[in-house]
Amino acid sequence: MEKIKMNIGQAADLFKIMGDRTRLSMIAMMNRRECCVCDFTECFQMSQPAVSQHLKKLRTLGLINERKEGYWTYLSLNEDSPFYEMIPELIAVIPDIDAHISSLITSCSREDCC
Amino acid sequence: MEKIKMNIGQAADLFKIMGDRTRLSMIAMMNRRECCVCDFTECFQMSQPAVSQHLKKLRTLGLINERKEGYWTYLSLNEDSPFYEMIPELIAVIPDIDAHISSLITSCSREDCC
DNA sequence: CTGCTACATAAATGAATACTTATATGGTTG
DNA sequence: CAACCATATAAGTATTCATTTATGTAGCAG
Repeated sequence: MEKIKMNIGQAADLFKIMGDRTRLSMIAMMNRRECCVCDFTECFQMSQPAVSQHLKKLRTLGLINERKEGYWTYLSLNEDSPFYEMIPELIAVIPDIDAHISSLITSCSREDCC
Repeated sequence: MEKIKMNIGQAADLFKIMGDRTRLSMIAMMNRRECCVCDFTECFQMSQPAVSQHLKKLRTLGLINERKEGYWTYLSLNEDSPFYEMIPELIAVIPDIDAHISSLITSCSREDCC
């Protein structure tokens, strides 16, 4: 974990990234387990390029790691990010978040991926 | 405190509102004490209409209360908002937030207002 | 090699955002 | 009443954003 001193502007950047329903759900899902891009397109019923653009923003902030395996790219929260420790705490503040994410995951789980 | 069930979209709306340096600072300041508009224009070195537009967004989400007294309008966090309980918890996650807000307040405190 | 799969990138578009300048409003002071 | 103060609103502008369609790329299967 990098020892970067955070200022309010950087904190606001994190909130801004999390201020979108799709990205907030992505982050909450990755906070549980590794995901691949097709998980997101499935769960959010969203086009693959749209998901990819959101991932690009997460990457730009340094929030995620990628691990390639076979066809798939597995995404997870980057432990070296200065935001890494904040994320689970922010997620935990959201009421009923576990139930929401669970239903998101189970409602679209696919046997052939992840 | 209203008993509204929160979904991820509403949570994202809150993060989005907090995803701006100015508004995040406003919220963190009001989390400590009542503020008036002129406090914000002073602290952020920002035009009065710009501050007013940000306040409008906070009002639209129902985050703030207003109390008029003489020339000034005093603003505070609205205890009846479904987000009210989340705010101090979200603020608390930001590293060194207390020091940042303290220096913001002391650096521009004015004798003639608030 | 050929075709397929998972994903990224590019370009275009419409909507939202943050700010500015100018003007309005409503309470206060004299 | 008139002048003034704190604040809101309006209108304009430049930037950012979320999404789409189209295309590119790298790895795998046959």
